[in-house]
Amino acid sequence: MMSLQVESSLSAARWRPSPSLSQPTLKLERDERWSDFMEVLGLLRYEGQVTHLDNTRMFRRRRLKAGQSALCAGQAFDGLYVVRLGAMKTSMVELDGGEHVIAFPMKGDLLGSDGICQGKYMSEVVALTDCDLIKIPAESLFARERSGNDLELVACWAISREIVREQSTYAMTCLTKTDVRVAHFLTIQARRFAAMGYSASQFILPMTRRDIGNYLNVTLESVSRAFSALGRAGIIGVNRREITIHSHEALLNFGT
Amino acid sequence: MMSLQVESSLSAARWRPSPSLSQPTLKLERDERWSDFMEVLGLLRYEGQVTHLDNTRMFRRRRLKAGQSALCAGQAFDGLYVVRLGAMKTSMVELDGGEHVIAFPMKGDLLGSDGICQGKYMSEVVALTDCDLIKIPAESLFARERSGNDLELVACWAISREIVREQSTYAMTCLTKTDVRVAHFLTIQARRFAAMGYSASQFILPMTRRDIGNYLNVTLESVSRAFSALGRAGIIGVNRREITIHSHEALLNFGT
DNA sequence: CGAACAGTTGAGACATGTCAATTAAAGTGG
DNA sequence: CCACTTTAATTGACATGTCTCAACTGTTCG
Repeated sequence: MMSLQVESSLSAARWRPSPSLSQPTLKLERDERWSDFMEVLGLLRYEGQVTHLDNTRMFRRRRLKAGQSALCAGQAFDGLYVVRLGAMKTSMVELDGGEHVIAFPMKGDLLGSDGICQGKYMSEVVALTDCDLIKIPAESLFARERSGNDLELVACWAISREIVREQSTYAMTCLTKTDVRVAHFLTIQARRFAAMGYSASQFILPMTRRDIGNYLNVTLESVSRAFSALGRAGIIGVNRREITIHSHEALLNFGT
Repeated sequence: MMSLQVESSLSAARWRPSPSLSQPTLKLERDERWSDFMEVLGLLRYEGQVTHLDNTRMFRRRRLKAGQSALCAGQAFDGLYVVRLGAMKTSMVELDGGEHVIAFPMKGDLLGSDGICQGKYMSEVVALTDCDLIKIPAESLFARERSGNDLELVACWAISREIVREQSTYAMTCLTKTDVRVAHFLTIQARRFAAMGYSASQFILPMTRRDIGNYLNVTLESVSRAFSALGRAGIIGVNRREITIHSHEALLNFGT
């Protein structure tokens, strides 16, 4: 499997020492893993058909510990990333220096799509838990010799999905009442956990109340109160970040 | 120019009656115009290089009167649109039936990028003024025979820009005070008018107070009050939808 | 001309922000 | 391993900004 990498167009575009030949002095080098096109498609849950499948092309992975930064605003665009494992936080820095949380990318989500149009990333992405990313290098996407596979197509598809996701979360903020927003937020989270293959009724939120509040445009105290209120109503169980959803139905219809 | 259309790959992909042969009974048919790749790039303000320029390909235009619908949620994806003229409103319909305004596309903006990932448009787009759109058909973007030009690349670039724009407007909603949001909104509008070649200090807003309020997550009354307050402060002049900005500086720094 | 719509302004209710105190958990360093 | 500090979370009391409801005006359109 490693030998495939040597022949791949990726290593042709930017040479780096072959993992199998590298010295064991650098632990990072030895820990490097690779993913193929099929795994990327699976992670993204790409439904479309693939006409030109070049599965000899391998993509480098990148490990992050909780708290580490994955992408920085202003940094030169060097590719898109697919989350293979873990939870992250995407945020933008306002003119006045304040932070605004935009999304909480998790397994199967795309990072860096805001970096294409200006050649630099426009948002900050930090790991909330230990993470594992797959890098799709810019050269693979936009090199002149991008012949013979559908990477670009899939990228367009995935970026479009990002647009939809963002529109939906933005639309969520039109829900006036804090409780309703938080309830909706939990519904979304539950669905995402389900889509990732985890339980939709019990999960650990990877983010703080402050981050949730920032994301929903309310204060962290309001979020806390909303959690407590939903708990008192018997709809969910709350123990710090551990959430148990007793009734998805009631959660969805809360406030209507 | 009309003759080009007959040979174009577009008309090969989906046949329709030639404008020059159509009966004069249908005025719409006679009014059809076409735009080339270069005009699309210019409208989008695409800065990147184009390596495979196929300028024989022509794109059909679409005219809309104020109030007409350009795209509907659920409608099958049939391509992307570039605004050539006019102002529009993009919105999503909530679970509870409420509308949420997402953007106000104007000249040079892209429509329909949320339709790629599920094969159907996810938002409503209506014309606020008379509009002129350029259609980039789905076949041109994703057909197997998408050989020899950079349309896909430019699409990716433009969609990425949509992401950035949306992130920015979403981030704007973190500004707590209504007045500050409205001030920021006006700054953005002024810059957009400037980018389109119009005056940044005097312009007519194409949207209602209700739409602005929905967009900024405040009520229309609050928007009206904010306008009045900014007017009393001498920063802007307000006469219904006609806005005069007396100090861009003060507008930007308002509330800090 | 009347009807419908867009916009402005006011008064009161109420939800949320702000400030503060408390507790629990997690990380830090001797 | 145990203080010690820091951070996250919860809850209360109060202030306030925004929503709601309402009246009124000007504009557009049939």
